Amino acid sequence: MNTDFLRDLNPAQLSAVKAVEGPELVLAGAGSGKTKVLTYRVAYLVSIGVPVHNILCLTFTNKAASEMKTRTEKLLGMEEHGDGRRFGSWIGTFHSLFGKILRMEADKLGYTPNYSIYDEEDSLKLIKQILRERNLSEEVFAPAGIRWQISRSKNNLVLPSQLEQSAKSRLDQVTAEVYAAYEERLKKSNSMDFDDLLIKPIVLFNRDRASLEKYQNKFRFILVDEYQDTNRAQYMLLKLLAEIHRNLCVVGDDAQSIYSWRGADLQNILDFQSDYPDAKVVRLEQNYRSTGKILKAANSVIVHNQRKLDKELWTENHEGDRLSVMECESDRDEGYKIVQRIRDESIKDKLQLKDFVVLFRTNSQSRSLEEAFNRGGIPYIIVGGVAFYKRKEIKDLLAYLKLIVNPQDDASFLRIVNFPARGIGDVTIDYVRSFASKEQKPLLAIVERVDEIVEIQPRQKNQLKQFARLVNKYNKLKDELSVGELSRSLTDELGLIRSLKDENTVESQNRMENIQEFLGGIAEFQTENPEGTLQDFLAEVSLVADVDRWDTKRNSVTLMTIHAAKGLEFPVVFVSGLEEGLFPLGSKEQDELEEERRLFYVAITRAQKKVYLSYARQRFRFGKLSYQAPSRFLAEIESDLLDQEHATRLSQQRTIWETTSTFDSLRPSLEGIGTMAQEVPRPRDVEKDRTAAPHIRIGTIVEHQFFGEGKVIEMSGKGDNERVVVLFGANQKKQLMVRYANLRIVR
DNA sequence: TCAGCCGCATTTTTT
DNA sequence: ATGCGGCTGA
Repeated sequence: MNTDFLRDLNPAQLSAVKAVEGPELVLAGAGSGKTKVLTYRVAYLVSIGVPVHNILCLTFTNKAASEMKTRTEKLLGMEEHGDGRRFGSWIGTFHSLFGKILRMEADKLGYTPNYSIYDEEDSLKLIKQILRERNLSEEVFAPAGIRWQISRSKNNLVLPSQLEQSAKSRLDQVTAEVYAAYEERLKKSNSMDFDDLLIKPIVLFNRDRASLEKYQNKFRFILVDEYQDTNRAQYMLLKLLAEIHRNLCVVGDDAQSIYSWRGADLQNILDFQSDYPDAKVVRLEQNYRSTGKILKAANSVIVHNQRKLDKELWTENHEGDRLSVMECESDRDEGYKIVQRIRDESIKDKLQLKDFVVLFRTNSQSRSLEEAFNRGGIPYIIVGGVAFYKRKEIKDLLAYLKLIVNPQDDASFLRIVNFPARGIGDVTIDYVRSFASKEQKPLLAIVERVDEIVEIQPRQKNQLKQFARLVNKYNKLKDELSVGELSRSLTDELGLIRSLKDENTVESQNRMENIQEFLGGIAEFQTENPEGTLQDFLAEVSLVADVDRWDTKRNSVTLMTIHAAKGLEFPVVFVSGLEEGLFPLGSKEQDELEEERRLFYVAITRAQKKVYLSYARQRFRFGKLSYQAPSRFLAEIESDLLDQEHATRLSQQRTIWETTSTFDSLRPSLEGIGTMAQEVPRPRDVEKDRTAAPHIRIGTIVEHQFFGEGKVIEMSGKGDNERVVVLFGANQKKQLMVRYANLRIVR
């Protein structure tokens, strides 16, 4: 087969691609063509005759996986088949590919292929339940903390019994106990959590030699993206699978390791050479993405870290502009300045809005930024935040589908047994639950025998039976109907759309649209996977991240966390909130600080042409105003690479702010009080202010930036939660949060 | 026994 | 925005 495509590679890239046999470590700096090496390597393997199904290529996000698939196919001159499975490659995320293997080998672990995947919310609820059953207080034994501990234990391959042995405190003991119960319950529900998708294959491979050998022989060539982010379990999996053929090629950048909080172990990449002494090491140090100054800035930051491998990026690109530092009065001012700057730049440099990204350390920072974009009338997309698949209405519908596929799924059962409302409350459910745990049966199975529970009222019994009938009906139908038909018929039968329509509020409208979008998504899945079953669909949606849904085609500014931005690039990057305590966030422990620094490195290296770094002198955090010094990271950048924007414009801008906002002027008075705005006696000058909320009452005519004039017809909530329903025009009703909506009182 | 309403707290990063 | 606890009325 033709290997002409290799001519696109530089010498280092080429040697990385062609070293096909044996272990290989590719240290690929930011923007050095990491994905290119991986895709060319897969294409090269195929072109020299390696069957596609013998190649395993692992990534962390679906987005990365699908990009790799597309690019590989292009290199090989393959048409997209449109059947979703493409050319049968094993390119995918760790979680989805091992989830697939688990489905094929489920019986060997006492599972069935239709197992459910519990997300964090499901796990947390289960843990709370276990605590409640044991009369353990949630105040003393924080469920979230226990969940975190369990997850960490799993990732480190620590069993409940081992955790118990090493327990030092009562909390440790309880954690070990809950961990054991949690595992038991998951198994009984034929369910796995995210961690299990990596742990269970290890269990399988250790227990069943034949399975291990089967996959060792199948995956003769293994490629791993973002190796610096692998955890202990992933490391073990790779070690096991590569044992025979040893054709393990890992690509990564220790400087971009930003997931240690999730169990990723930087030591994996640092130790690769000692794990595989015969490993070929290739360094990709030429950067094709950024300007010289951006790269120098990034380098000057990362040298402050101790734990790192030797490597320095260089580029032939233009030197470019200096990085600009923007000092801002407040978080609000920061948003304003960023919006102004985007407006200026997009006109001046003929850039499109989608060329800009605003990055931040924590999701909570997005609120003040969003506000600024709304005021400035600049379209934006937020990646992250409340993810689509985490929305209540979507999760409810998904729970039905999950229970239909896996009748043992207790978490889904509990979620929907009384949704839509069937008059089944906590008391009834508790009876069902205790009977189920006595009988060691799934909840849905118990419902069929509800007559045996004397305490439950006839009305409730009836409702429960009807619920079970409904689920069972669709369980039988699932093989006859397509995924799309089934979901549509189910939503109809549940009357979801109808009842939301009747509710006729802005919220219900949104929910309805979300459900429609979800159904549309199912239809899309169906087109791409004509043979796809409901089980396949669930496997897919359970493992999507929000970044995966990020649509590059829309012409809007992107707002996202730095974590979400890894692997992406943008012409202009704003890094916001560069303040001590926020970025770097949290404690001063050396390892954690180094991770924050790597995060900053990732942020800067997303940029192709221009970087803006902003910080606010004061910022609202945890309901309080706080003052923070500029981030130490700013000082770590070589000063001649920086362009300190002067505060001259600042004073002018401040006056603009004060005429349009009460919020900022209220803030100083809040300091030290530690209360929310509404509890502070209102200063007299605010009385006159046009955004002052207390003046609004039913019947007030207000003006909104986008919707124009409208009449307040409903009010609810108090203080920060105060909401109004405003009727704009003839029939456009909007529910708005007074705090955010910035309504101007007309009369 | 349940539904609905209110007020309150919550926000580090996510497959 | 969401979930939870507390309260009330049916």
